Formats: sequence, structure tokens, C-alpha cells
Amino acid sequence: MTVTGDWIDRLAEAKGTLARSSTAERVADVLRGHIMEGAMAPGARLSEEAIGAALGVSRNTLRESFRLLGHERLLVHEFHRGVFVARPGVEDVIDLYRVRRALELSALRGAERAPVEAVERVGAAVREGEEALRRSDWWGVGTANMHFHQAIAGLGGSPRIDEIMRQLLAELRLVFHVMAAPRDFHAPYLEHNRAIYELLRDGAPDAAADRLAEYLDVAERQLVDAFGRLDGSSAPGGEPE
Amino acid sequence: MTVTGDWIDRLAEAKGTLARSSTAERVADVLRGHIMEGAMAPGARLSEEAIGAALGVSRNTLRESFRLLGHERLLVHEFHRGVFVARPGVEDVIDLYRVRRALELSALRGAERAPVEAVERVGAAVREGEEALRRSDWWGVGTANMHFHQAIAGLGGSPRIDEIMRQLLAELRLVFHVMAAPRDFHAPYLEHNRAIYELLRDGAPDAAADRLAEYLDVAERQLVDAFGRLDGSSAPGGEPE
DNA sequence: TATTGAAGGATTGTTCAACAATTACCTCGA
DNA sequence: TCGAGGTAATTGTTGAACAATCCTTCAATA
Repeated sequence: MTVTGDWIDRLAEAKGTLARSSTAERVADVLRGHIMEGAMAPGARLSEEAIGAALGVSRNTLRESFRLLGHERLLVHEFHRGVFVARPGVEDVIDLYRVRRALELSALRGAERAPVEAVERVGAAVREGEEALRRSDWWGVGTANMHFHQAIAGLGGSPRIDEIMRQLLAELRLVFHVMAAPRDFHAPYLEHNRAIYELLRDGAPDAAADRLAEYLDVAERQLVDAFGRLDGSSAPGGEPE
Repeated sequence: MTVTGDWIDRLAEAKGTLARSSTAERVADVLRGHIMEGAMAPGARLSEEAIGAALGVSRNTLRESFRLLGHERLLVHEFHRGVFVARPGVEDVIDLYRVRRALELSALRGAERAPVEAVERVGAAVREGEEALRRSDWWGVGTANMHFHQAIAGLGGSPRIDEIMRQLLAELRLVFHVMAAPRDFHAPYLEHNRAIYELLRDGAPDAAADRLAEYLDVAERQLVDAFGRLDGSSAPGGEPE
């Protein structure tokens, strides 16, 4: 007899994690990790030959990885010059916050229709951050903060917005590396996160959005100021001339 | 004496178009054009050997082009199976409109601070569409409509939003190809465009945003209905099983 | 009849080696 | 100090080769 249970759908969901295999993508994963953890400084040049030899992949495959990361704006590719770790500047910070405002606020404002699981992902991120703070795990606090905003943007349930947001936050983590003292930058925002989550959970998404709007303004200004302080010494953004 | 006119900035702007030379990117441009004009039907497979021979580029270079277009969601890359022209489904239409709502409405709502040139780009797109309609140039009407929404999203002056929007609209044009009769789909929206532009120009951006919100709802429903009608015959979206 | 299993061919994934095009560096000379 | 020129190093692109995987076909079996 033909077995056609509905559990077959659950199998189909796992397909994505199964089919994920490609040397170029795995290499991109490795590089992405190194870049975001700061192992490669912003502005550093990535030699095809050196990295290809180090990772044991051919130049062609490595180039595919570079293209992937270039599209995520973690690497910039200059023709005939090579690929470099992106070095975001003040105008990038401003632009990143423009996009964040558009995506996060509109997701929050339309959150009456958000499913409970999506709201709970926000709560989980809040708790994740508080626990990391208790452990004085600053990197973990930053990661949790990213998860928080990812969850906010994910309230609308849009795969495309999720992906855009992932890229934005990865790029933003680069910004933190350019900054002087990113150590405890995130910590003060934890209580804001909790307040926003509770407003959201208690059915006041508009109030939550207003609160988040302030939040974003303050954070942006803080980053812009930090950039302004070190501007002139190394001209972090834009094309050098 | 050193000549330092301000025209040097205008030269710098042209740098982007000048430095743009890479076989992979040029190939991607060609393919993008063919896909968006419907020369290659959604779902069609792109053979590396055939296309490589036709365009006179090597497989490695062609693969780079495929990756570029894959990131724009015009092609989907299935491991060990090849690349296919994307075949958007209903859920893609819904998601595309989610992102459009977030980006276009928030750009419009914050348009008090938009520079005059940006607003005028919206007006130019409106007139472009009206002229195309007069010539019964349906493809031109569609293009002008894309320019209109691109200009709306561009009111905030964000390069990242501009790029996201470009991709979204390219993907949406693919959707129109999947539809049955895309011929005069855009025409009825021209007067909406004009109304929105005039509200915006006359300093009522919030009213313009409300109008655009309706607009998007109607257009989305129309597309979803069109998909529902042809659903079952060829199952345009998702993974085939 | 319908399903399974095993060749066989075709296509993609990846590597390697080579050469062309361009940039970076270094030296030389004024 | 500045510019010109030449050399070395790096990237851009190609072509061929082989491994891995998928699709098709066809026969075998229940």
C-alpha cells in the first residue's frame, strides 16, 4: 500500500538543512565567521593565493566565496585590485539605521497579527541577552542584541526581510569593530529591549514601536559620534582619493 | 596652477560606470535583460555549456554570473542540478508586497525632509508612464511604473534601500511573466501614481502614503487572484515534488 | 501493472595550469 | 621631491581534466 502520511511534510522541511553542501558556501561560512569575530581587520586585503592555500581550495572556488560575501557587503571587491574586508564609514552607519528603521518599525507597527511564536522569539532574545550580561559575556550580549532585532524584524514573517536583516546586522557587527570601544556598547540597551518586548507582548505594538524609534535614534547618534571622534586619523569609509 | 573645479565631483560620479568592467558582470547584464524581457521562461534551465558557448565565455566565468543573478533571486541554483530561471509563486508575491509596503510607505511617511530632486524623480516617472500609455507602449508603461516605485522608495536617499528595491522590482517583473495577461496590468495604476505624486508634492506625504497603501493592497490581491486562477495547472511556486 | 535496481550518459562541482591584463613597487634620473 | 620607466606580483579569464551527482533507460521481480 502507498504510505502517504502528513509527516512527509515534516520531512520536507528538513530538506533545506540536508542539501546544504558546497565548498564555496562552506568556505564563505568560515570567512564570514572570521570577519565578524574581528580576526580580519576591516580594510585588510584577502589574497586569493594565500587564503586558497590555507583553506585548501582552488582559486576559482575561493572566488565564488568572495562573491557571496561581497553581496553581503562584508567584502568589497575592487576590480584588478583584490577583495578587502569592508570598512564601513559614517555614511554606512546612517544608511544602515535608515533601513533598520524602515524594517523594524513597520514590522512592529503591524505586529497585532504576529503569531505568538514570533513574539516569543523576541522574548527569548531578551532573556538570552540578560543571561549573557550576568556572565559578563560581552560578545554574547552583542549576539543576543542582534537576535533581538532579528526577531523584531521577523514579526511580519517575511523571508526576504529576514535575510535583509541578517545581512544588515552582520554589517553592523563590522561597524562595531571599527569603533573604538565596542566592549560594553550593547549592555545599556538590554532594559530597552525588555521594555519593548513587554509592550509588544501586552498588545501595545505602537507604543513599542515608539520606544524602539527613540532607541534607534540614540544608538545611531552614539555610533556616529564614535566615528566622528576617530575621523581624520584613518578615514574609515568611502573611496580613498 | 592646480585646476580644482567642482565638475570634478561630476567626473567622480561617472567613475562607477567606467570602472564597471568584468566579463562576469557583463554576462550577468545580458542574462538579466533576457530574463526580464521574458526571453527565457520562468523555470527554464540554463545549461552552463550551451550558454557559455553562445556567449563565448568559459564555464568558470559563467558560473560567477549565475551567482550574481542568484543573489538577485532571478535565478535559483540547485546543487548538482543546475540553475533555473526563478519561478515565483503566490507566497513570493505576498512577500514581495510585504517588503514593498515596509520600504515604500516608510519612505513616503518620512518624505517631508526629502530633497526636491527626489520628489521630482517621482514626477518624472509619472509623466514617463503617461507618455508610454499614449504610445500604447505597454512594456514602457510597466517600466515607468517600476521607476515610479523606485523613486518613491528612493525618497529617503538610502543606497541600500535603492538596491533592495531594484531587486524587488526585477523579481516582480518576473511575476508578471508568470501571470496570464500582463499586457494592460499596469495601465489602471497610472492615475493613482499621479494622485500620489501630487499629494506628495503639495506637502501631504501621509495622505500620499495612505493612498499608496490602498494601491498596494489592491495590486497584491489582483496578482494573488491571477495566481490562484492558474494554480493547479502548473504549480508555479515552491519546490516541485 | 507497478515498483525496484542497475548500467549508461549527461551535467555539474572542483581543481589545476597557463596566459593576459592590470596594479603595486622599486629604481633611476633630474 | 618629483616623475618616468621597468620589473615583479596579483588578479582576470580561459581551457581541459576528473570526480560526484543526477537523469534516463531498461530489464527484472513481485
